[in-house]
Amino acid sequence: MLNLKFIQDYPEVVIEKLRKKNFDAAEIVGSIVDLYQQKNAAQQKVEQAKAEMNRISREIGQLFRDGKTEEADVAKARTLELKETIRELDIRFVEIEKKVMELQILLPNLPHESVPAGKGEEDNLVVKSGGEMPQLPGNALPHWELAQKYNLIDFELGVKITGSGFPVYRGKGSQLQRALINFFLDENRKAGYEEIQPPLVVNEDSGFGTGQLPDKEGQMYHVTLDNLYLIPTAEVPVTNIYRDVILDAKDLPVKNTAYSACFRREAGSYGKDVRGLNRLHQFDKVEIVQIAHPEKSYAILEDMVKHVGGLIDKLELPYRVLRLCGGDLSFTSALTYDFEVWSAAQEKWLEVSSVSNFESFQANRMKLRFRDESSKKPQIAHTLNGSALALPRIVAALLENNQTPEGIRIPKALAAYTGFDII
RNA sequence: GGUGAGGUGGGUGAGUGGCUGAAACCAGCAGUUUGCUAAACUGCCGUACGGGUAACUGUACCGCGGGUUCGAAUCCCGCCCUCACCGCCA
Repeated sequence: MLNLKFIQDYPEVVIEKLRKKNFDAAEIVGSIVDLYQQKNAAQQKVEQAKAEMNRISREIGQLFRDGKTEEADVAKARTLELKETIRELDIRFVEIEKKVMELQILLPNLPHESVPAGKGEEDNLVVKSGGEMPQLPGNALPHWELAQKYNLIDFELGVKITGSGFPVYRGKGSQLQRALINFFLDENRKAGYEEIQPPLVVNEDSGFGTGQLPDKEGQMYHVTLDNLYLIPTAEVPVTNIYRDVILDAKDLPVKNTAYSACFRREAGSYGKDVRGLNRLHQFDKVEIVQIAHPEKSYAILEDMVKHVGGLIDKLELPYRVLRLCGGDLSFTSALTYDFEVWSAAQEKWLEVSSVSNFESFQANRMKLRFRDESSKKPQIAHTLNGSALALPRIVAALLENNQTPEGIRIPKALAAYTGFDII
C-alpha cells in the first residue's frame, strides 16, 4: 500500500507512474487527495471537541474532590451538547478514514524507473541468459512421458486421491524432490539466509500483509471453518514474521529462506500449458526473503538475482532472466526479474523464479519498520523475495534436457544429494 | 471438544473509575566517576495521526469491538487469542 502522505504530496507522480502498469489511477488518486483534506479537517474538529471535553471532565473531578458537588452538576450539564457533537464528528471522521483506506488499497505499487513499458509478457526485457541449449534427438520425450516411463510421477493417481494438479511423486521422482529441496536450502544457507520452517496455513492478517487479501482470495485455498488460508508461497508466512515489528537498523538486512509446499487454486488456462508439471495446484518451492534498508534494497535485489542465477548454473540448465514490463508486473511489486529455464522437449521457456523488490508496499501494510541511530523515528523498511527455486518446472527441464538413451543424467551438484547420477 | 486462568509499554510486572500514557525492576541510550573493565550515580527512554519553521502541542491507543459514565486500563456485553488441566490424537 502506498503511503498516504506521498499520494497527497505527489498525486501526479503516482498517476504518471501507474500508467506504466496500465493502471488509470487518476480518479482514485483524486478522491484520496480530496478525502485526505477532509480527513484532516474532521480530525482537527473532533480533537478540539475532545480536548474541551477532557478539560471539563478534569474540572469536574477536581470539583468533586473539593466537595463542590453543585458546581460539578452545573459543569456536567455543559457536557451534554458537547458529547453529542463529538459523537457526530467522530462518526464522520471514522467514515472518511475508512473510505481513504478502501481507496488506498486499490492502488498497485509504483513501478521502478527501470521497468520497461509494455502490455504483457511479450514486452518483457531479456536482460541475461546462461547455460547451454541442449540438442535433443527428434524422438525426445516431454517430461510427462519421461515421468511415466521411469515411474517418477503419477499424475492420474493424484487425480484419484485429490484432483488434477496434485501429482504423486514416487521412487526416484520423490527422492529427486527431496534432493532439490535440500540442495536449495543448503545453497541459500551458505549465502547467509537463515532457514525457517513456517506454518503452511495463515490467518487473514497475514494474507493482508503480503497483499494476497483482499481481492486475490480466489487464488488461495480457504479453510472456511477456521478462516485460514493455505499459503500460495512461503513468502506469506515468512514475511509476516516481521509484521508489526520494529527492527534495529543494525539487524538489516534480514535474510530468511524457507521450503514449503505451495497451494494455488488458479483455475484458469488449459491444454498444454498445464500439462504435466507446468502448472500445479500443489508444488514445492524454496523461497528467499529479505528485509532491507530502503537505500540498499536495489543492490540487494541484484544480489538475489545473482544468487538465483548461480543455483540454475549449478543445475546446468539453460536459462534467461527477464525484467518484467509494467503490464506484467504484479500488483505489489516495484521491480521483478523472472527466471525461465528452457524445457527442451516442450521447446518452451518455463518460469522457475520471480525475484522482486516490493519496496515499502508490503512493509507499509504490515507496519514493518526499523529504527535508525540517526533518526529516532521508526521508518518503513523494504521487503524483497524470490524463489530459489520452484521445483516442478526445474524437474521438467532436468528430465527433458538430460534425457539420453541410457537414462536421465543428474547434474553433478545435485547427484551429491540424490545419491544417484542417472535415472 | 470440556473446565479453569489470563491478555498492561522491548521484557518482567504493579494498578485503581478522575491527580495514570500508565509504578517499579530489567534491558537500551546519553552523561558523571574511572588507568581500563566492572560497579555506582544522574538524565533520557512507546506508537500512530493531526497542528506548528521550530521549541512544543492536541487526540487516540493497557488483546479487538461495542456500552455505561461528565470521566474507563479500571465497570458491563460480545468477539479473538494465549496458557494450564482433562479428553481425543500424531
